[in-house]
Amino acid sequence: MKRMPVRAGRPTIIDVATEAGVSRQTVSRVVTNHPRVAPATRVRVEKAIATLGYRPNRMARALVTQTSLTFGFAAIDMRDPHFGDTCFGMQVAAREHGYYLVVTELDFDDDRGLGTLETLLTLGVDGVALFPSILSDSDIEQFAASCGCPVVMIGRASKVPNVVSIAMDENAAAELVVDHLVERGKKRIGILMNEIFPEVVHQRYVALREAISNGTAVATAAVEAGYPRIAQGRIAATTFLQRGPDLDALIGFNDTMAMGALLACDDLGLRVPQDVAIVGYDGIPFGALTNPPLTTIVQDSIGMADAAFRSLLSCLEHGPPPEGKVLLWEPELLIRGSS
Amino acid sequence: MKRMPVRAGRPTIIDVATEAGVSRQTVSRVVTNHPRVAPATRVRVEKAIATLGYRPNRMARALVTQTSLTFGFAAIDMRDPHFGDTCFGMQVAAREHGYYLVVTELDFDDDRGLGTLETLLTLGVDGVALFPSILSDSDIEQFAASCGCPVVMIGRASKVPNVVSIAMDENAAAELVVDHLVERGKKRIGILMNEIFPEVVHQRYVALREAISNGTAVATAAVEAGYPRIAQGRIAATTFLQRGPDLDALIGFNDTMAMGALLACDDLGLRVPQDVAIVGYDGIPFGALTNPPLTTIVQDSIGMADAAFRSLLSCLEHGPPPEGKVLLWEPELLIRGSS
DNA sequence: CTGTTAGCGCCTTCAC
DNA sequence: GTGAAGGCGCTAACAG
Repeated sequence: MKRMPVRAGRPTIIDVATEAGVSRQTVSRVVTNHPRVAPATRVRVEKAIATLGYRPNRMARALVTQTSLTFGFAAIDMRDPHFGDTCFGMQVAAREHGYYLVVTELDFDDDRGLGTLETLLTLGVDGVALFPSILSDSDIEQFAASCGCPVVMIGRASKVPNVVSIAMDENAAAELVVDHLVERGKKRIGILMNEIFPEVVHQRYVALREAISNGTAVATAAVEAGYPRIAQGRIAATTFLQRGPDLDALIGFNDTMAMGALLACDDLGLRVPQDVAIVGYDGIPFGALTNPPLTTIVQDSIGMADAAFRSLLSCLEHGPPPEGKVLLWEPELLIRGSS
Repeated sequence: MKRMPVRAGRPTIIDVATEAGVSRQTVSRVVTNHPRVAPATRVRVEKAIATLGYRPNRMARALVTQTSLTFGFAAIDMRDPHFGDTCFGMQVAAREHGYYLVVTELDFDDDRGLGTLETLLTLGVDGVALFPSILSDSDIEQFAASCGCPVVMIGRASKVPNVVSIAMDENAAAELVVDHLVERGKKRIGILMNEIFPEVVHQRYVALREAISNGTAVATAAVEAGYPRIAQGRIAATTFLQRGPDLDALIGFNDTMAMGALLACDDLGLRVPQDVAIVGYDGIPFGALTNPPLTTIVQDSIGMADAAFRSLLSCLEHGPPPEGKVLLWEPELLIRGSS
């Protein structure tokens, strides 16, 4: 007597083979669209598949093919629309190419997210795209060296061995922002960064200082918000404005922090943009609805996500770039009421 | 001569066993924290694991244990903060319990998302939590019957066999909204729904009509926005307001549609809340920043996510509720400037 | 306490 | 065109 299919689970390839009166192998051929299957057999098998509601088990398949057709995507906070939009873009690209995307959030407490990434690997992803945020370049380098699959980072331009880096041209962006503020007659510009994305903040911060010193304004720095979110931006901006010597402009690390600054100005009775102009980064859609609407550096999240996906595919085919590779994107300044 | 480890991949349990001079099984015991391992052996194995950077392959493990310690989470658009927040809540709950969350977006074009869900299953998840949105109750019922794992739906209160449903009390919410608007002196209330979430819209819509007819106001319905997002809400609200016979209040299906209505009023030169009061659903954080800030029905996304996770675990242990089960949550009205 | 055997569901290789 | 072996990496069940 054959083994009883006691399992409550789903039908396997063997169930289909039995139902169709063929061997497992033939079913496998049908499922993988192998050409050498007799049309009649194919039909029989397909009917059996439909009857039983069979779906091949990707894990079992991945075990033997060493390929899961799955990429991982990681960011520290998908609730930030910039990350969310990029995630969406990757999802769309993945679907188009028959890939599946496994999404996860980096856990700040878990070895700065490296633990989360390791877990992603145990899932058998063929590649990983991530916003480094809390991870340093050397974290990324180490991860890329040991993970055994391609790695793409989004949002920071760094030449890390074996890693493709996709990021906006921070210098161009800084120039756009600063030129605009100077043109608006602003003279004392505050830079509102955060402490937990050290290297991205650093790139952006350096670019802004540079642009400001090239202009006619004076820069004042604040790197004191925790997470780059609305609430933290509000707190940081408040202490900053209370302390600051008549700041007349505030640049937020991202739109959510800039929104926090908007609230801070409201709290303090400062008019935007007359008293204080505010500019953010990212170009999240909600920025159009604030009071006043937020001027921002728009990033092409979808385009960058698409590029990330393609880079992953390309690495799979031709191997990763040994000395690393940086793909730079042009920023765009969207001027709205807050400046 | 033994097989050459040509694989570029990661070390396997055999590599560790060789390195530590024990059998695979012993390594497996160490990795799974089996108690019956000699302390000295354990140390040797752990050292080998560290040296080789070994991480167990979850797919291989899941294949034999029939358990992946992974749940799937699906919603139609993670970029909507309500879905995003719930996703975040599940991620946190999962991590706390040693589970992993695989997140995916329902594809509208792909059999109304059922195809996406099937793909999720092939990944070997132990359970699925989802926002039904575009899926009907009978879609869900059919899916639950064939998926072989627990299913939890969030955001619609329906008694579907074998499914736990977690949702807000729509009648209570509708009463809160309508009582508030009537109290504000509003008499002609427009209901701005959408066409692609048929059953959730239906529940909410019916509850609102009922509440309005109990009050002293008159309801006017519009179910004409496509996706419930800002842009579509703006378009729908515009035609609605242009056509409508002096509407003095607008209830959006969710906050993003209500935000669209805010923009529509601005376009048409209508003052909010004097000419038209606007109320949304969900309580997304960005609602605090609009002009004016948005009155909204707050949903406890995190709490509901947590309940969803626990329900999944409970189904795994005690089986799913045969006739279905509905967990109802109390809504809360957050009054802000838009009403 | 540790090793051996068997097999999870599937695909690759090689027969026929 | 189809089937039979073998093994992907891992753990359950049984030795000892």
